[in-house]
Amino acid sequence: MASTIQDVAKAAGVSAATVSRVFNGGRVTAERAERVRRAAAELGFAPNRVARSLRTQRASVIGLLIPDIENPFFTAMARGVEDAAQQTNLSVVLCNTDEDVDKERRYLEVALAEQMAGVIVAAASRERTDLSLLEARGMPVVAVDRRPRGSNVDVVLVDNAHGSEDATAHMLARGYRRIACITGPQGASTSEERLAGYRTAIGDFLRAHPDRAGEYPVDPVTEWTRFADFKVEGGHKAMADLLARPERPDAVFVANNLMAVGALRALREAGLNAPEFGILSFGEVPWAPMVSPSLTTVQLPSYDLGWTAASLLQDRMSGKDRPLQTVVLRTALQVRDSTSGPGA
Amino acid sequence: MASTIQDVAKAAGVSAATVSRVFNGGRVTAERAERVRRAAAELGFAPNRVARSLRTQRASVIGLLIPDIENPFFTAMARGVEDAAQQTNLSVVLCNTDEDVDKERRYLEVALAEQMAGVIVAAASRERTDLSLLEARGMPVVAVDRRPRGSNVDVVLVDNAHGSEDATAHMLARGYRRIACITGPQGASTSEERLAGYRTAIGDFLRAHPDRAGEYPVDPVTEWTRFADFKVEGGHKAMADLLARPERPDAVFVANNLMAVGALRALREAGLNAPEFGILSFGEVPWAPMVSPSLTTVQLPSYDLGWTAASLLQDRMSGKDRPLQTVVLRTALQVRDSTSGPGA
DNA sequence: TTCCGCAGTGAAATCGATTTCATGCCAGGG
DNA sequence: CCCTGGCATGAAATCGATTTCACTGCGGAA
Repeated sequence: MASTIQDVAKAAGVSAATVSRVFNGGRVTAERAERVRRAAAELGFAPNRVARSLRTQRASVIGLLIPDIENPFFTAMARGVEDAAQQTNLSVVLCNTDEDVDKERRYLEVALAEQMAGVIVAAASRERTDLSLLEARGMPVVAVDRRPRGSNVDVVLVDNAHGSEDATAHMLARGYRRIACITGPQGASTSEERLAGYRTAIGDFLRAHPDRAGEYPVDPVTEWTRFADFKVEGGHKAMADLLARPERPDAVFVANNLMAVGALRALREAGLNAPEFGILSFGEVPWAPMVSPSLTTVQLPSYDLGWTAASLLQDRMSGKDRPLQTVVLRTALQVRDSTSGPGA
Repeated sequence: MASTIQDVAKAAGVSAATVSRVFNGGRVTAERAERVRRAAAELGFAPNRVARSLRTQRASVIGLLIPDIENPFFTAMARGVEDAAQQTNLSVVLCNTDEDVDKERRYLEVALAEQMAGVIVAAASRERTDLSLLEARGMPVVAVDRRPRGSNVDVVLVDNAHGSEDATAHMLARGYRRIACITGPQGASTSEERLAGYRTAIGDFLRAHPDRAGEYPVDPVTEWTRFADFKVEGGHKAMADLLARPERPDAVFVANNLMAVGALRALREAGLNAPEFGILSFGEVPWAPMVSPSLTTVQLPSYDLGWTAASLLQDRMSGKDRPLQTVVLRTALQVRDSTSGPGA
């Protein structure tokens, strides 16, 4: 069953070289090419990609490393990568690193050893993810969502700061004043950027309305900020903690979707409801339109993130020697009912 | 940078064969082995898997083909596969077939051409997915969730009929009587099995309470059944349609999670709420505990499905010649508030 | 002491495709 | 008529690891 190029060559009465040329665009007379094609079809011949890769030193497969396959953000991204790759007949293989740097390193080694054509990586850690091996071997790499420290690769990022600022400004415009913020771990770039956007919006507002500053018994920018872990439980705890303070906030900006789930539960447990208590999630939640009231979210361009990364990778792969790029994609605020305003 | 086995051999002053033996458990004197290991470490040598695969005709990678990467059911399954594979140092690459038989075939060809060690496939179509190519080449294959027609492979399935029967019986026990059913496309095995389970439960109940039959103006088993498409919109439409009937049901059993979302929306639009109107989803919904009232669901053993499939595959790969197996895994009913009963 | 057998080793074959290189052939120009 | 150039072609080298095979010593048995 397993037919090789030699079998086809023999069946068609030509040499293996000729068969190879037929399939790879070499010069072959029409008559012979036809004979080869017929013989190949007859034998059900498909070139052995392993042998091909060994010889050409490259594959028609690209690797996509993501930290959490159960997170819709990354799966949507994967879809974007896939769709872009389809255009040039590349196959995408997905590796789940599980936020684990060791597992990630193993997969990077696999990518290298399998001679993959390139890799797109949403790094498990900004600090400890090490892409230098791939760079040293000249493998095309694009980082997405997070920029690993000290690596010289193309990067595609989300405009976290802008999206957060925008979202916070929206809540202020709707009349919320005592807006808290639950962000991710200290040190993570995404947490910091989202927090920074929130602070910018608050700062701008206070500057524009200096008279209002007196309404706040404490400095909201520091007192009402909580660092959590981007997980459901962390969001729950942070929210409960905020609600226990003597100066209770009247709204909360939550820096990712999972923590928003936790925060929502904490609110319900405290007998609070949106939109009297405003809540906004950075990052889409699949069921956002379903809960009552429907949840206002910052939509991340996850699909486009993937698409863009794949395009950059293919540019790189085709040998174009252009300077390193960093592409930043904007978010979109999806206004729903959970931020209609405290009096609504 | 790219060091080969030859480089290591030269550096250690031995032959390539010896280096290979050091890494693959051949007999080598301790002293030489040590020299080789040191030289390899020095050069950062890692064997080229492509070359290895070409020679050994097998890889240390298994393929996992799933129809929809954005469906949590499949991602949980993927996790199960991964965890089981880790144990024997196999890497898993994930391919998203997008419910598209052509795309699926391409990935199957990739698996073949890349000489993957084996494949686990959640078939895009029960009728048109063709595994015979892989079988012919002797590649180990395990089918999961759906059994492709006419293929001789190990299969891991969910006990759809039992789960549905159980779920429907639960609703009857809670006092719902006019229970409708929204299932998937006619002909799909999962739809049919889930429908069958529902019908069994209803039939058993009517037999046990013949006096009750008079309460029903129509034959519920046929009149209150709707075939939809396993998608949100289909569920919405089917539910709206059921509610428009003169004999309105008082509960609904929905055969998958996405359609349950649609059905919920239709209920809300009609001003109906659980648990007065009972609703139960076959298949977990990530936000099931979050909606009010929380949604009763049938939990699918998705993780275990993956784990079991990977174990079977590894058995097969290790050359054990045992008869074909079909493993059926039970579901678990997660009772929540949406089925507390019509009077609750 | 002489064999026998086995452990350790390296040279070379092997996997299947691609690609280089040398060759044969034909057409067209001088 | 001969030479040049280009095209089509097949033989052979190549990619890098594994594995077979033949050979060398060495230790134990006869």
